[in-house]
Amino acid sequence: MDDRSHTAATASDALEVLSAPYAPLRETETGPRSLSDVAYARFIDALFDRRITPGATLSQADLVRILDVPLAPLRDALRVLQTEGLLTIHARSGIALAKPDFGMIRNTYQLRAILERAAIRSFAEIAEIGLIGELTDCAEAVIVAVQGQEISAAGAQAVERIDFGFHMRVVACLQNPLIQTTYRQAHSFDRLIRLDRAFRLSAPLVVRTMIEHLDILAACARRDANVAEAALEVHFARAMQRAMGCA
Amino acid sequence: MDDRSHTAATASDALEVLSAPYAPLRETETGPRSLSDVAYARFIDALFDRRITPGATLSQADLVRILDVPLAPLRDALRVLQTEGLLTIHARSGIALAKPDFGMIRNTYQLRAILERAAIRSFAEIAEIGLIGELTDCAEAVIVAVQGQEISAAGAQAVERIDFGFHMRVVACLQNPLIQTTYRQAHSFDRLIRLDRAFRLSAPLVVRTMIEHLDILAACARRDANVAEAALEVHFARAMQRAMGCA
DNA sequence: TTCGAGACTCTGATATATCAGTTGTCATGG
DNA sequence: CCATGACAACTGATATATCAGAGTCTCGAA
Repeated sequence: MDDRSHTAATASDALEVLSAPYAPLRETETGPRSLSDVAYARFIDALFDRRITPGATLSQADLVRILDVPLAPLRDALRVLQTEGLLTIHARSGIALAKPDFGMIRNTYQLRAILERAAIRSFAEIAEIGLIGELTDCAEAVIVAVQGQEISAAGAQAVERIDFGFHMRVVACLQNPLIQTTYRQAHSFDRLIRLDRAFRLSAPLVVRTMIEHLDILAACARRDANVAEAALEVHFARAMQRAMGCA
Repeated sequence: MDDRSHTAATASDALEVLSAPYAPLRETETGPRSLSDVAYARFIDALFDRRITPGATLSQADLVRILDVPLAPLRDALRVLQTEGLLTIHARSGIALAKPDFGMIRNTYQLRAILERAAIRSFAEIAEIGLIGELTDCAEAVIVAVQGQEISAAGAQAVERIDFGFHMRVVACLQNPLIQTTYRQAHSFDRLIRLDRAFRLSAPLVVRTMIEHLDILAACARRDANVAEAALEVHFARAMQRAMGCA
């Protein structure tokens, strides 16, 4: 037992280390400077920590208490979150949080697929071989790390980060801030979806995902945009099925 | 002279009438209910009425005076406009409005092209023949209406609305609110670009644009997605060139 | 079932605090 | 004596907190 828990810890650590390089991708800014940004970040965190549940309606006062931010910055953040589609402000009757449904899943994956299908062609053609190799090594290392292990919460987060990092790198290759912002937005929808549907990671699932990544990367390494695009389409179709809980 | 101004007026009227059916597409809501929405709308209007100039930096107080809205709702609106990329809020040093440059043009048209290329395939395959016919008739009517005329300001607006209506209908066919919102956002960038680059409509230009629309629609009527996509790509390439002022 | 009162909630306004940018002055070096 | 640099106070703008107002939902009673 000791042995097993030890290896599990090692695997988790390995995942942490692997995902470390992706950390900078997440923080586009040096850090939140206004309370509005803090409120926004706290809201997202609270959402993904399940401290506020999707689909619920709650008041601004509730959020002030939960997030521990003043009212005005919270209002600013709520307005932004509304334009992003994560909630709806019903005047004088509360904040309605978005509840992921099948329509939302479809919309999110459709948008992601459209953007990334365009990006993968560029990526396959112009991405530096070094970057492709790096991502490949990382995916392979993940497979080794999770092989036959239970995935801890921290490990799941690390896998999340690696998965997102891969996709974001692909999209980043278009060098288009508009698209990156949109993609990031779609990604937070995606996180919300997986969260709500009690989506749990398992080692075989992670392995399957990483193998799909490797398929895509292999095509990119061969500079074969068509195959890369096809592999990406397969990846998205399967990811959507997984998100829908038909994995 | 009388005769000419008379026909010009007629042409303008014709454009107004033609664009009328597209009006409902613009207002997604029944109307602004909160002052924040008013502030947002006023800002956009002021931008496109050139009452505030792109690239300038101004203070919240200035905007309160110009837009004639209270401070708090304005702040809400500014926060949204910042996430949309139309401005940057510099803490305690003013609001920097986005200035369209070549990078922005490229980014906007790239995003629009990616989204619409995906949409046109659906459109070609599933759009109702009646709708395609309607759009075709409209484009043809525009050509007749502007033929050899000077384009008035009202006429230009009408053409704008028709052009946007066509593209929006195509995108709407995906029935994906996320994509529609993103597209709408990109469109307001597009408007900003055309505005800044002193982009003026001329009759031959409108005619060329409408002919490109007709090419696309013809392919859609034949249910030929590949040709439609190709025609759309040509349209976007030319539209970008036009926006860059190389028309 | 319907109507009314009350409480609760969001919205908009105002005052205060904090912070970035600027300008002026003083000291030091040439 | 003049020029240049740094430092400090000031100005103006934004951020935050608090408060009043208006609308809506709910609960209870007729």
